[in-house]
Amino acid sequence: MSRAAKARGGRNGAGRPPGRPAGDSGTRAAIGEAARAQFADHGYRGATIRGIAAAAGVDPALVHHYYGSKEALFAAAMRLPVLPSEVMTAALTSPAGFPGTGTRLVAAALSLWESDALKDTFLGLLKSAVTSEHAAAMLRDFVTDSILGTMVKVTGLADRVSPAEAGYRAAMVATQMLGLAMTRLVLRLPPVAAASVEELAATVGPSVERYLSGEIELPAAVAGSQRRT
Amino acid sequence: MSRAAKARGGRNGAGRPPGRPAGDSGTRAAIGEAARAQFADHGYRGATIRGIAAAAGVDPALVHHYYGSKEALFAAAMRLPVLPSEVMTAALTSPAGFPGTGTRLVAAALSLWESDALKDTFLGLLKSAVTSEHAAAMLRDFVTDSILGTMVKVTGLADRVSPAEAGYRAAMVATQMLGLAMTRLVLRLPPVAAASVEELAATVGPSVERYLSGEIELPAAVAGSQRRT
DNA sequence: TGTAGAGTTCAACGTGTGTTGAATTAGCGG
DNA sequence: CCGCTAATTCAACACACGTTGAACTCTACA
Repeated sequence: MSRAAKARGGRNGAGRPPGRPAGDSGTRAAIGEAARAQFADHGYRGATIRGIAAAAGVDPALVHHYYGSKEALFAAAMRLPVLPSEVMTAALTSPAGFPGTGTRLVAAALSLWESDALKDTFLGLLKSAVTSEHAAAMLRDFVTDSILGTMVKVTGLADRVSPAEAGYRAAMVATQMLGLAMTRLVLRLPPVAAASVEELAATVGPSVERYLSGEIELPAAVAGSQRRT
Repeated sequence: MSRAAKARGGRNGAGRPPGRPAGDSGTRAAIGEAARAQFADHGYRGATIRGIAAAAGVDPALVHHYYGSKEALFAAAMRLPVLPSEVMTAALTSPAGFPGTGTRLVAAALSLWESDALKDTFLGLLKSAVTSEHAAAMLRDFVTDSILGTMVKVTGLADRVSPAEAGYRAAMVATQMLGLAMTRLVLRLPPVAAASVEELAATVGPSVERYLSGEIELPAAVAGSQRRT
């Protein structure tokens, strides 16, 4: 038998003569999208190049052709399509005052990482962080810079307290927010998964607010670094 | 060269004639311990049978001989050596009242899952939950039954509010606690990782207490299930 | 028309994985 | 002293992985 007469697959899929069907099909982008989805589903280790290629309807070798290596693909796929800090800032500054900074913060974060733009990226980061030190560093940076940094600025925390205290308070916020993400997106604890963004924001918000500006006991190490108001 | 003259490894390690050196060496237990440590370090997917065997100083085939399969080994390794509910109950009931239920709860949980008895088990569960649905179910059950169930009973939550509300409040607690575990043990965010158990308990405790008995807004679905006091 | 290059496929390599089966030895009950 | 059984090792299988290199076909431009 010759090698002619093959069935057409999803994108290219099953046997089709090599060659160039058209100038710049969206293959590269398709691979990126598939990668994001796979990383979100299975984490860095669990996602496979072959699986990603299959999901994109493409030969595994193409993935390497475009991205070079799995790690590079991960880095590229996790590069954020929008700047979270901007989204957060916008969500936080527009309705000034009401209904409480903490509540607005939780609502903003929640809908941010459940938005189509960031969903897979964030979940991928979250799921990969536990296995890959590389991903953990990415998530840590993401949390520290984009989220916490913005938050500290937007809420004016930086002006009111010492840097050490701001860092500690922000970390406490991270504690609550990451837990929310974990139970809602990964573990899917029924009460948390079922609630709406607004409901969660309403009940969790005040706790966050307490970390931001409420009275909390500081560890000796951070309390000593500067007198506070 | 013949195959004689080999160096002695950790347990048995490198070449040593097969056979039975002594009745019931603690090999089976050693494998279990090594497994727990490896699962805690790398998660379910990241940990390998060969790695576990090496850590236990044992031939990989022995692992299967004793446990049958990787999944069975995981299940066996994650079986809790102590009942968390008992530990929690003890920690919560002895110094009644002071310094606040939430604070004591956080302190108890924190030192529970950082105890030698549970450390690896808990971390293993946490790291595997994001990749393996099996492990996620285990962690969910662990959180739901042992921690939240106990908590609801000990704090008297069950007597004061409807089951639906108790479930929601407990889930919010889980949100905060899991986030604490995540940032401290997995992500190791500096401020959280550096603080002592008491310090964390002091700052996080009141938030937890708020979820337990404070005034919070309930989702419509749970508020409607029964009139509350 | 020719040639450079992009898009794509295929086949294979080397490595690491979970798992299996046979072989070997030591202790223990008869 | 003889088997039986438990403890252990070794060698191998089948598979999946990331990665590589060569081939092929089309488009674009000179």
